[in-house]
Formats: sequence, C-alpha cells, structure tokens
Amino acid sequence: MAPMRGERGGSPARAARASLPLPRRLIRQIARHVASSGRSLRRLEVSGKVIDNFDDIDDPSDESDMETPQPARVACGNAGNLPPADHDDDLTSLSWLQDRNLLRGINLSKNDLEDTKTITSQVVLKQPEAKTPPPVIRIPSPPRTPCKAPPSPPTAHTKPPYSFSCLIFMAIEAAPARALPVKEIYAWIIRHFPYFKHAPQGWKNSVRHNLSLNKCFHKVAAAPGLGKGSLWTVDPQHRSTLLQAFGRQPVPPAEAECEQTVAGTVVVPGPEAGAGAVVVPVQEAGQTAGAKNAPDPQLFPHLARRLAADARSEPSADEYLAAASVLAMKYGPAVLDQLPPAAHLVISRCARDEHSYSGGGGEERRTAEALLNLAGVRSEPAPS
DNA sequence: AGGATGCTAAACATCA
DNA sequence: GTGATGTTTAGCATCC
Repeated sequence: MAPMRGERGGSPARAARASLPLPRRLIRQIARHVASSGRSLRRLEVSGKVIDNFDDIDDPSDESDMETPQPARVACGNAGNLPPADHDDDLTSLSWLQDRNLLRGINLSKNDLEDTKTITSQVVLKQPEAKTPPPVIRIPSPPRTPCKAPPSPPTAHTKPPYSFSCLIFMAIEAAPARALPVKEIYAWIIRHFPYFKHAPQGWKNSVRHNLSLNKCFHKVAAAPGLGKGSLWTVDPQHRSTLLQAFGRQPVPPAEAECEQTVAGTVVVPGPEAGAGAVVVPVQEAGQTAGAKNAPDPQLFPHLARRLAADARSEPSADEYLAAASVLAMKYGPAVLDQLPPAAHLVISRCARDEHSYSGGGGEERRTAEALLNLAGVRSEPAPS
C-alpha cells in the first residue's frame, strides 16, 4: 500500500493505520458511498491528514478497527444508552443514533420512509411537469439538545418528555415532504413513542389543538387523494426560529460561539391550488446569525429554557453532526447531489474542535466534515 | 404574585 | 349518521 502522510515508520500498514484520521471502516463506508454516486474517491483529507490510497483500507478482510467504538460509544457518557452488542454492524445503521437519542423523535426507519413515501408522491412528485423529481434527502434537524430529558430512562409506558409541539415538529421534519396529515402525525408519534398507543385519546385532541393554535404549524392545500384533512407543515419563517430554539442555548462564554444548524427543505403549497407542492430551500447560511444565546422568546421560550438546562448533560453538537453525517451516509452523496443547488445543508459551528471525549475527541466532527464535504455539502464556520 | 406556556377536556363546525 | 378533522374556549399545572 502506498504510504500515507503522517506515517512515521515501523510497519507501513500499522503506521498508516495509526495515522488514519477516521476509523478504517468509516473510510471504507465513505469510499463505497462515493463510488455509489458514480465517482471515485482518490483523496480524502480530514483535519489536515490525507488519505490517498484506499486499496489497503478497502480490504474487507482487514477489520482491524472493528473494535473501534461507534461514534455513539465514543462520545457517549451514558452507559445506559449504549447499543447492545447485536446491533446492526453497518456503520450506516442509525440504530446507534437512536440509542444515543440523537435521532429520537426524528427516526428515519424504513417504516418511516415507506410510510411517508405516499405523502411524498402525493405532494412532491405530482408536479405536472416534473419528469423525475429528485428524491428529497431529508436530514431532519435534531435538536442539539432534545426536549427535557426524563429523570429516568423512558419506557414504552412513560410519557415522552416532549411537548406536543416538539413531537409534531419532529414528525413533520422526519417526513420526506416535510408535510404530514394529522393522521400521519398520529402514526409517527405512536410509532416512536409507544406510550401513546395506549394513552387516552385526548392526546390526539392535543395534537390537533397544537396544530391549530401554534403558529409554527401551517396547513397547506390538501393533496389530491389525501381524503379528508390537510397537510401540515412547519412554517418556514418560524422554522428557523424553531431551529434556533432547538439548537441554541445560553451557554458559558467559552462555548457560546458554537452552534449547529442543519437546514433542509420544506414543502410549501404550489402556486396553483391543487397543483401539488414545490420543494423550496429554507434556512440560508446566515439565517441563524444574530441572537446567539437567545432563543426567540416569541416561540417556545419555555422549551428553549428547558433545552438550555438539558444541554449540560445531553449529547454534544459533535454528536449531532455525526448524526447528520451518518444520515448523509445512509442516503448517500448520490442523493445529496440531486438536491437543488440552493437546498444546501448547512452546518455551522465554531472552531472549538476538540472535545475531550474519552477515546475519540473530535472524531465525530471530523467524520461529519469529511462526509459532508464529500457530499458536496458546505461545512463552514459559524458567523462570529 | 403574575405572566407565559403547555396540557387536557370539551363543545362545536365542517367535510368525506 | 358517523367518524375524522379543525377551531375555539376554559381550566389547571408548572415554571420563571
């Protein structure tokens, strides 16, 4: 194998292995995903370290870093949430994210994709002139700090520690079209929070009540064939604010510059009634500039306060970056490439790179950066 | 104490 | 008529 930069001698393979900026398996995954998009990965630079020979890395027989902790394990300080040993071995599996609660509430299980496919076809794909509408890669924006963590691990029989607005938001964000009818919102909530399966029916009333009352949620024209009811979306204007509420927190000065914003797309009604919907980009790069530590008091101030409180014990921004990157892996750069040019995924963060994770500081972030760069996604510093 | 927020329940209207 | 959906109001609890 060709020597890599950073090699210091000794066994070339071992030296190269030691100098790898990313876990070997992860690099293989990256290479495979890039290959799947019809390109070839010849050079990968991560945090100044260059990998320009993938022959050795791609050797499937070499599972030398199989014991490398998965990102969740690396960063996870909560042993209770560690995935079991028989978890999906695929690094692109989202199970570790689920276990880490990085994706709790925004689960993108196969069920989700299948369940929401119908909605996607109804809303997005029915544009009259759309030949083959590009698939919508959705990287829902997980709250940097989810809503208030329960005092004890949640079970199927405990009420989720999320407000209904939070649940609705996550459900909508998890939908391919970013629009769901009430029924699908119910289904999503039940699927991901089994508590509601047997909860008194009043919670559905609460969901509807929230949809109607909360200005963050908007009705859009019902899609043909949808039957009764409308599609509900997150108001694009309020979405950014909502994201800020999720992603921002009053933090000590040393950390105050960090922020993470994952933008995506949102479905809005088409120009003509019944013409379906168009996918438009939301959340420009600079949109989050401004109020740094102040969640919009107009929206979810209480939630924002809770998020701020939870941030001290919840997963770091790096882990959410890792979550985003794994999602990118899951659906591949090929999908990302088909996004409208303006529909950028933006990850903004400060230069506070190194966290003191035991055994893997900063790895998630570098992974995220590498993946997102590969996917053609901007990864840029947060506005100061 | 008071305001803001969220949850729950209920009543009512609309629509398929 | 029935059930799902959507709106509105009210009361209560919690938090700051």
